[in-house]
Amino acid sequence: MTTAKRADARKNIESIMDAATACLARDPDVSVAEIAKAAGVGRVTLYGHFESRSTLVTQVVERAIQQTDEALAAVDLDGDPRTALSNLLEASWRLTQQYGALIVAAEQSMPHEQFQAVHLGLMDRWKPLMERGRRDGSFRDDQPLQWQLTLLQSVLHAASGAVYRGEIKATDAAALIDDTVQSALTPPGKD
Amino acid sequence: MTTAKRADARKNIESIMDAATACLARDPDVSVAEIAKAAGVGRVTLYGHFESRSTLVTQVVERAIQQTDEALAAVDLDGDPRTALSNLLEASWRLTQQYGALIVAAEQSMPHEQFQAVHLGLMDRWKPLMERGRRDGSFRDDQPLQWQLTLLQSVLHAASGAVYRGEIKATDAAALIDDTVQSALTPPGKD
DNA sequence: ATTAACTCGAACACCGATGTACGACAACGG
DNA sequence: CCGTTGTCGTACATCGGTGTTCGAGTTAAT
Repeated sequence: MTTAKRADARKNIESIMDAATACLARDPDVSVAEIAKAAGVGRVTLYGHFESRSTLVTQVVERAIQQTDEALAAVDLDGDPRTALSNLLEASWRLTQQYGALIVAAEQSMPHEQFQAVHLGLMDRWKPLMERGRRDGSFRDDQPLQWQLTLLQSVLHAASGAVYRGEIKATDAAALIDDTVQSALTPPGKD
Repeated sequence: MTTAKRADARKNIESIMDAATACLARDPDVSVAEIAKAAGVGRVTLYGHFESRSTLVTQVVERAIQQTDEALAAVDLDGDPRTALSNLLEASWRLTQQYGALIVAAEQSMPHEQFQAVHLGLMDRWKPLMERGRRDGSFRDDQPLQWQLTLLQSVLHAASGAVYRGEIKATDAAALIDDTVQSALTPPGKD
């Protein structure tokens, strides 16, 4: 019964989602006014399509989650665990650059449970690979798995910040990340 | 000419600084009202001693910087670079736990230049050690030094978050940090 | 004991951001 | 071409945080 939306309305919704994604990736506390301006749209129009700031953020985050999940699902995780990890890191690096601080906005605007559920869901892309690598001796297993996963995220985040501050070039980052993580996960005395 | 402050006033100023440090370490956006309450003092009294929120933050940060600098200066950095790094990491970990997100508050409330100057000052505690270790083959030197410094900070921050979320025990963190960093800095093919 | 310094709560003005209401105008879709 | 849908600017109410003022009450210090 819901009459189909008009073409320009759909286009504006798209613009708003895109602008919001880009803005929130830079500053998770960006105002609705700035998002609207970035989208080339009036603030009132934005509120016509999204109930509140928080619902906008939620929708943006959900779309990002979905695209992230798809991108990670497309990564080949078979074969040598170290190679598989390289692939996963490269894909994750692209996503980290794209979405930046969006995860911070999510943490502030989404109900705590939901956020944690999503976060655990994304972690499950890494967990099996890491467990396999630990079993077959590719990765060190004398540290908690959870810590190693946290470390992965941390390195990606650090690289994002370093690129932003101009400390390293974006083109070098991928190799640097891979290098660093592989080194950190190498079993002691096995090189 | 400035008459000495009264005893209770000095005590209150102390309480406020301490409470502000603790509060800002947890939440860099904490309100002045909450800081005052945590200090067991009226909000007006706080404004009697500090011109504004931003000057309070600045003073708190400056004191933290000073204490941090002293603590790091007391660390023995001679001898084997890897041992020295362990010492420096342990001291830094204590400070990270103590001051937590205070650095975020600093970044938001202080003039950009001043913050960066302070940050570079603290970095200079690490830089000579790292350079020495890279020269004598203790640490890998096929990555930018700046990146390795960023990585150090990142690991400390990650550990802080992990402890906060209950992923790892605070007592285990120090060893885990040292283990991780040493592993990441080990030259490839030399173990 | 007297005074100057200090504390405190309540009330106020101010600011920026969120969210709403209205009315004129534009453009999509049949 | 006409009606529905959507857009836009302005204006307004609200909320939370900052910073100030006032006046009455306490407390340190000589």
